Amino acid sequence: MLTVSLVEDDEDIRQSLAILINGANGFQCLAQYGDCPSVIADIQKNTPNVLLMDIGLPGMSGIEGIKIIKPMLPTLDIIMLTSHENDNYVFESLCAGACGYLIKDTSPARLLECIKEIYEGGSPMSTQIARMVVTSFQKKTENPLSPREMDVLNHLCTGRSYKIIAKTLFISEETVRRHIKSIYRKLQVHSNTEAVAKAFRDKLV
Amino acid sequence: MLTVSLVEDDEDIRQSLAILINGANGFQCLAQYGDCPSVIADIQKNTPNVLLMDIGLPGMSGIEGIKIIKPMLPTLDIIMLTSHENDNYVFESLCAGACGYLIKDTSPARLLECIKEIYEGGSPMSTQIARMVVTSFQKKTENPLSPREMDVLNHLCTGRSYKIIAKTLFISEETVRRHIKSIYRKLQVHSNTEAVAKAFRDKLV
DNA sequence: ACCACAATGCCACAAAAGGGTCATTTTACG
DNA sequence: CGTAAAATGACCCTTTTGTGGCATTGTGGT
Repeated sequence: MLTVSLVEDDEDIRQSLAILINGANGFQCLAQYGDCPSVIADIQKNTPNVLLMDIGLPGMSGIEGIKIIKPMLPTLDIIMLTSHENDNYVFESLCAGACGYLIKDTSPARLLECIKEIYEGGSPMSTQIARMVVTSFQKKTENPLSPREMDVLNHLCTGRSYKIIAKTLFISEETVRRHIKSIYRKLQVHSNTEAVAKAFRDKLV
Repeated sequence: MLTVSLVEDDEDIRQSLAILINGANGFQCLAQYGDCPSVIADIQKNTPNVLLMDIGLPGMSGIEGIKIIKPMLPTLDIIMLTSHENDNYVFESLCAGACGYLIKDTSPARLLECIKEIYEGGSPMSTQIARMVVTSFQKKTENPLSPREMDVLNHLCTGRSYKIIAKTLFISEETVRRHIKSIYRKLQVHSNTEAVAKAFRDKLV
């Protein structure tokens, strides 16, 4: 029996979901909550296999909620439910610990399928959301840095000192400084850490 | 008409794919290649809507291939084809610029569906692969650093100097140094950049 | 009550990095 | 053929970091 708990402030939607889940073979709705504090207080006593969580909750948002719940139960599979597909919450939700992301008008049959999928180790999401996720993965194709500057930046991004970089690249430490000055100018930063941070955030490395 | 090009060294598989695509309504196989150099030389003259690329090519691998092709045609939609689902190539492929990732025994009908999906802005992949991708997104739940140390690390990761961090957190510069010493010990690093790099790679921030 | 740990602060010295200016050689492109 | 950009190297001086040791206060848990 696959157990599911719900967090959803709209009474009607919550009831419909519970009826759908309890009516399906092999599924059981373990608990229902109307807000984050309730689920946070109860979930360690009543832990379901899968948690369906609305994003737009009154008070603490669903995203804030999973930021608290996920560290409590790191292996819990959480599916976010949202009204709009193209929103900024996707990344926040996934970073915070959601494993799936569905829009609310997903068909009942598909919803049950997704719950089963996440339980079996998948990550159900629409193909459009998958594209957003994949795109955010990809390295920048345009890159102001020269190949040699990229060599230096890569070493910098593994925490190597100028001295070590110089030895590794068979150039003098002064040349390393030269390249780094050039990197700073192009990335518009003024320190080691800023450059590394920018490199990671802009997916240059 | 949705045009597709193929890169696949196995003659039989390539022919089957071409026949499948040309036989489907609205699809056309634009070109076929047996290795990466051929496609790299030709793709800017004959650019398809979607490129199907085998990973296990003789000579230059499919991943090396897209690392070259993607910068040439940043908007080209590339689907990787592989024999095994659970392999390390997934991340390398997606980072290098693939938008979809399919296993070779995908059914012909599903394959055509995926080509259509990627063309329409999706990212077709199995739900298991989606999970791998999502998991790699998520912040670490265990974290050796104290809350205050995380504050300092976060500032470090935006490239701020000790002086600025001290002002922002309303503590002395010496205390910032103290926290950073502690961070270095816990993360087992010995410099600014190493700490920032580790923070990003280990998803502490 | 005690212990571990978080958080705060100071001093001193060595090492590393940032910024400025200068110069030469090679390579790529029109 | 000339020019621009990339890659190389050097010197000087200031600021920032890294590391060591030392000390106080509060808090949570056993």
